[in-house]
Amino acid sequence: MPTFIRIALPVPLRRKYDYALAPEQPLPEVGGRVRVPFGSREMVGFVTANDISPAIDVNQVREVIAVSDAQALWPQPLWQLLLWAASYYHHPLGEVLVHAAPIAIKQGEPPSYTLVRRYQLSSQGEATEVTTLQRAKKQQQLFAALKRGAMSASSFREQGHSTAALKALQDKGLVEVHNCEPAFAPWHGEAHTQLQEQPHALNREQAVAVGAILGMVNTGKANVWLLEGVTGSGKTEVYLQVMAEVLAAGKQVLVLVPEIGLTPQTVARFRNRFQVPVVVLHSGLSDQERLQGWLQARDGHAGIVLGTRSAIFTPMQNLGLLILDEEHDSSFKQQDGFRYNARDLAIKRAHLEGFGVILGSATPSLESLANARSNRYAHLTLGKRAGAALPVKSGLIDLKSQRLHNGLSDQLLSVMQKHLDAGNQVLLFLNRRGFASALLCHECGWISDCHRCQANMTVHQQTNTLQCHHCGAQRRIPRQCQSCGSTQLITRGLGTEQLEQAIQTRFPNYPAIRIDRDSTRRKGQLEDYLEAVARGDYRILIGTQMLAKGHHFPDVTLVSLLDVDGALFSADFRAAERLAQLYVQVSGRAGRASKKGSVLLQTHHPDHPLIQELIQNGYKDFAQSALLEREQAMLPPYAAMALFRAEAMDKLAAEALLQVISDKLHAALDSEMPEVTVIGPMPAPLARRAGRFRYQLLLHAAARAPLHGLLQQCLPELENLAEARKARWTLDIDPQEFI
DNA sequence: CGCTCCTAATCC
DNA sequence: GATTAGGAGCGG
Repeated sequence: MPTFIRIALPVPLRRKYDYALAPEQPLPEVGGRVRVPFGSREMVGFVTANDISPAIDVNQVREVIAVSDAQALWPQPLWQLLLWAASYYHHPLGEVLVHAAPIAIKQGEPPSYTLVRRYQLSSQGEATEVTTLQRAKKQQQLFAALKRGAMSASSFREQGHSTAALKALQDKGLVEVHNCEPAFAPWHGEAHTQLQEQPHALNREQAVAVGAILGMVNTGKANVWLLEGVTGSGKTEVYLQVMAEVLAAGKQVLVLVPEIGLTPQTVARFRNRFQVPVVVLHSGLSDQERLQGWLQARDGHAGIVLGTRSAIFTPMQNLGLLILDEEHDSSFKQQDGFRYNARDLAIKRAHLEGFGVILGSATPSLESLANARSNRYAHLTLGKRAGAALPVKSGLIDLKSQRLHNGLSDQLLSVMQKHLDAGNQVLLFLNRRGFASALLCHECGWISDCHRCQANMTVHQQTNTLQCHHCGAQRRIPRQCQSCGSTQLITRGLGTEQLEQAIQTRFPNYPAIRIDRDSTRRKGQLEDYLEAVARGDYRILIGTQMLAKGHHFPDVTLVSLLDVDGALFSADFRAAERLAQLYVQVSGRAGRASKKGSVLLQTHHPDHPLIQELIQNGYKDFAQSALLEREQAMLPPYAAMALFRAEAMDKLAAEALLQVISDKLHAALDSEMPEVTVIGPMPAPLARRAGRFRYQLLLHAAARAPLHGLLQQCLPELENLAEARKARWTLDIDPQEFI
């Protein structure tokens, strides 16, 4: 009787498949890979159980083609995390595992280091005296060096040896070349004491934070600290000083940053501060580079691993601390396929592996603040701007009583004039690229809508096109109305292109620059613009979301958010939270010690309670009010949610699919979990995208357990619905965006 | 009759 | 998701 194993395959099926091992094949560990026949093709699967008795008729079981790894790819606690993630996010395990592994793993090759050349003496060379090479100086030099020990190709180059000499020694049979695994120098102990950048002196708040964390960080417990620090308060210095201690104890540190936060400057900061190997994992790497970094992290050769969302799955031999910076950032949530949240997985991983986590942000998410309140996280605050930068002054402009000139109120224009005349820079923030959000006919009311989406096409004057920002469709701007033939076409909704034109007309003496996805398409263009802004080449900056993060503009003294009303009455209950975070971030871009910055919000609803709270009392108080509101409305973090989405070319098919899912859920509900509510199906906020109709079905519950219980019970059935052939459904646990 | 295109079924 | 088997539809 052969041995049988159970495997998960990277297919959208939650089922496991059983295979037989051939007699000569080794028994792979759980977490190893095997190559198997699957239908008519060949796939690499992951072993989830070995030595089982097959769940189907033994005659139907096929044989494993090859065992790729006899050993598990992941250390035990990380494997546990991956299993947990698959069940929590109700996502097929096989897909979770390929997502968590470097892509090179998918091919089924054993993960291995790129071999490096090593030169060493042959046995004949060992027996030969250095003096015998008296007449060839270069050869003698190299030979003497090799007598002291084998040499890598890189140190051969560094020491400036001659390749001709090497060739000669090889020909004489004295030296051999081998390809071997790279040798990694141990980095703990003394290795990180000589720093290029010295630790900075801490202010009292920073010292308190560092002290609090250091007291507990090396205990091997899953402590979580929420480090709330306003922009410029020196969060990074706190990270670095805690990291120093953890590294000194011989443990590794994993640092996760938002997608756009992983700049060369960030990496340089860590490299200058610590003499330990830093591995950087980001989307720009080749499969091989990614695999090499993954191996160095796994085997403990890397002291620091720095990466974005998916780096949460990096195996680390001896992880002592995880830092997740800008924890509120939405890029920690994967928005398609395996929709996990790296921040939440970080906490789970900490509990499985026993290490500390620092969640850092100037504007913590309401989820994390709620956890801090209930004492699941320790809350540390840095309220003072380091380097004595002044806090900004905030104000509201009530648009109701104002004339608008291309989205700019009289009041804003006159304030801008003052700041510009005083020699300072002004930043205008508008989250809508293009010239105008729509083109419409003044005579018949026709609107430039996308043929494939339920959305208007944006007018882009620069390229003379109408563009759909949802599906990428483009066409020329028509001269006549497509419906009635009128030439009376007008635009609606201000975009950054139009704003730039208006600004140049109104402030002809102050050069303006627009920074958005359209104006920075070329590689390096953003950096060029930012440098020009820093030099003072431009006085007025116009930008979208892109300008909100990361870059500091010390000579900007006035920042204005031109249109915040959309966020106040959005269908998305998180819109206000995101606006508040944006507001704080944008405020942080401005000012320096000698120049006080101002922030002005233009709104038609200056009395909106959340706006008032934010402007008058700041983010902390805003968050308190928002949390109270969420609690009363039974919304996250005081409730659990899951969202089914369905898409189909046929509108009825998408709706019908969700209706069946809804019925099945209700049927399971009646008796067992009355506290779960099923809402919908309803059209998604963008009801049609790229030709597909979109519907959604929301699950709401006071607690996670019944919601997950219900899903667990119903999902197997939902996998083979007849209705799912004409439409495709996906499930999003703890959805962040409802669009 | 044989070709393409679409849909349904299956994957240990 | 990917592959395949088989039926409908249609021109030669």
